[in-house]
Formats: sequence, structure tokens, C-alpha cells
Amino acid sequence: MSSQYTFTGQFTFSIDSKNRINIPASIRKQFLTKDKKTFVVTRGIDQCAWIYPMSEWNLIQKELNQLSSLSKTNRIFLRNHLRHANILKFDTQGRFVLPQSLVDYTSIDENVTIIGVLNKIEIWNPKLLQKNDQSDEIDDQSYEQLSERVNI
Amino acid sequence: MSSQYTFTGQFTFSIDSKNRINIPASIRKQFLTKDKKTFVVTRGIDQCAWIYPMSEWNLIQKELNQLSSLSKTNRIFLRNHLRHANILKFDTQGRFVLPQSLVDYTSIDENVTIIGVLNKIEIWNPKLLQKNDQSDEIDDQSYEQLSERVNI
DNA sequence: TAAGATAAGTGGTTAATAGTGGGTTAAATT
DNA sequence: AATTTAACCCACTATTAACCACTTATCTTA
Repeated sequence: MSSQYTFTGQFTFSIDSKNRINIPASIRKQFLTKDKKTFVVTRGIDQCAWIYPMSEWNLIQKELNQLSSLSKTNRIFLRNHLRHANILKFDTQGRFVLPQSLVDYTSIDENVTIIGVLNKIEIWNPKLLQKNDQSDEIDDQSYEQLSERVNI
Repeated sequence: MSSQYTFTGQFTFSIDSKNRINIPASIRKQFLTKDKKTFVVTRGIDQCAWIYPMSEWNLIQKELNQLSSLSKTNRIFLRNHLRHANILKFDTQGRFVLPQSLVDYTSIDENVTIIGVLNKIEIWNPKLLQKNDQSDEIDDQSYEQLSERVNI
């Protein structure tokens, strides 16, 4: 089964002294009732945090379950992928607390930029994101390669 | 039947003078009632201990039963996997005592790092784990191979 | 478009839970 | 019977989660 979520948009909010971050109401309202406000926060591949609604994360877990721990590569991969994954819920105010390890990883201090990216939500330090924007130009050749796989 | 557990996350706790280790509440609460707080601790393939909820261990035993003891590799693997397996329960505080043989094998002294890895829980000496992190880079080729099997 | 009503975002306080250390009793082990 | 080991109980501290309250923004409707 494929993704049921298509998050979009960008928002900038604050993070408070308890590491609480608000999830934009427009995104929160998209959460399916079956997910019961539950989601997984983990390390992104870039220097950001990724949020997956629980049902999306379950799809990923199903894939991971295929890998046998007898293979060394698999063991390392599984360990490193799962150790940073935290199952969380947002509170009655619509916030969640970002675990300290992810605060460190993302270098988030006072503000966060939240971006909807299809089936996941990205949490960035606004300054870092801006720096990335400048260096992360996609060159023409890469666009050519993409065009063979994605039709937009 | 496949795994019923999907442990995730990383935690660092202490081990006390009686070799007692606390299991993180978030992991403990996932234990199914049928398992009655019972689990198996054994040697991991890496220098850590592995914990399986009882029902998971039963599945593994079934798998191990498939292996013929006519193969030398199988015999060694079975022996090492089973001889260090201890059936334990956690106490009313949510702790268990790590058998001395596993304390030795894992070189655990004052602190432990606990990692949820799907159907099992890993117990590490934090320093050893960190050393592994540095040497355990997965090379690009292995990632390419993985990408053909796992879509995340 | 102005006023009221509703919802969204933020901050702090309180209550509950988690982690840890130690002691006491019961059960094995030798 | 003595020693060790394991289960159990109690208590303290720190952290986390639940709760309440206020401000700002957005929406509605006259």
C-alpha cells in the first residue's frame, strides 16, 4: 500500500524552553483518525528531523522487517536507522517535545521551520535551511536524470 | 507468523551494584500481556546482548530448528546462540539482572545504552557502541544493494 | 468593514511517572 | 547451617506529561 499523506507548505514557529514545538494546525488536521495523533520523529538524511504519521512509519517498518540480522550490513543499517526513531504524540495543544538528541542533531535553538514533503514533515533550523538553499542548487544533468523517472 | 514487536529508540541508563538494568518504560509498556514480562537475553552477534520477548524467542527457535546439525557452521551457530540464552523476567520496578557471563561478554561497567531494533532490544557498553559507530560506516556499494531490496 | 466569536500559538504550574539506590525477606545452593 | 542469590518492598529525585491560562490571529456575520 502506498502513502496516504500529501503534506505541503512551510511554516516558522518557535521552540520553547521545554523543547516543545507546535505542529501547524493545517498539517495536524490532516492526520487520519487511525493514527490517533501518533507519529515518529527521527533523523533526516540532511541535518533536519523527519516526522512520519504512525501508519506511514509502519510501512517503513514492514520493509525493514525483511532484513535478516545475520548480515552485518543489515545489522548496522537497522541499528542506525531505528535508534533515532522516537514514537510520540502531540499534546492537547497540538505540540510535541523534540528529544534532546534531535535538538542537537538539527542544531535547533529558538525557531523552527516546518516543511510538508508528501508523506513526511521536515523540521529545520531556519538558518541552516537557508544556508542549504544557497548551496543546494540542482544541476541540469540531475534534472535530466530525474525527468526519466518523474513526470511533472 | 511474523514479529509482533517493533521496538525503536535509544536510551542510556546505569547498571547498579547488583547488575540490575532498567528497561525503558516506553519499551516495557509494549510487552504484550501474553509474554508476562518474560524475555530471553542472549549474546548478540556483535559485542552486545540481545533481548527477545518470550513469544519472539519462540519464533526464533522455530527458525533455528530448520538448520541441520550436519553442517559444521550450523552446529557452531546453534551452540553459541543457545548456550548463552537466559530466560528472565523484569522485577516490579521494571529492571532485570544481567547474568555475569553477559556482563563479561559485553564489557559493560557502569552505564548501558539500550537500543530498540524491531523485534529485539540491544544492550551495549556506550563506549564500545561509539567505537563501532566510527568504524561501522556502510560503504556506498552496500547501500546500493540495500536500495534494491528496501524502499524507504 | 467592524465587532464578536472562534481557533491557533505560546507560556507556565501542577500532578504523575520514571529511574535509581538501598534494605529486607525468601529461596536456592553448597 | 551458612552463604549466596534472587525476589520484593520502600523511598527519594528528576523528569515528563497533563492541565490551565493568556495572547494573537483568523473567521463570521451583521
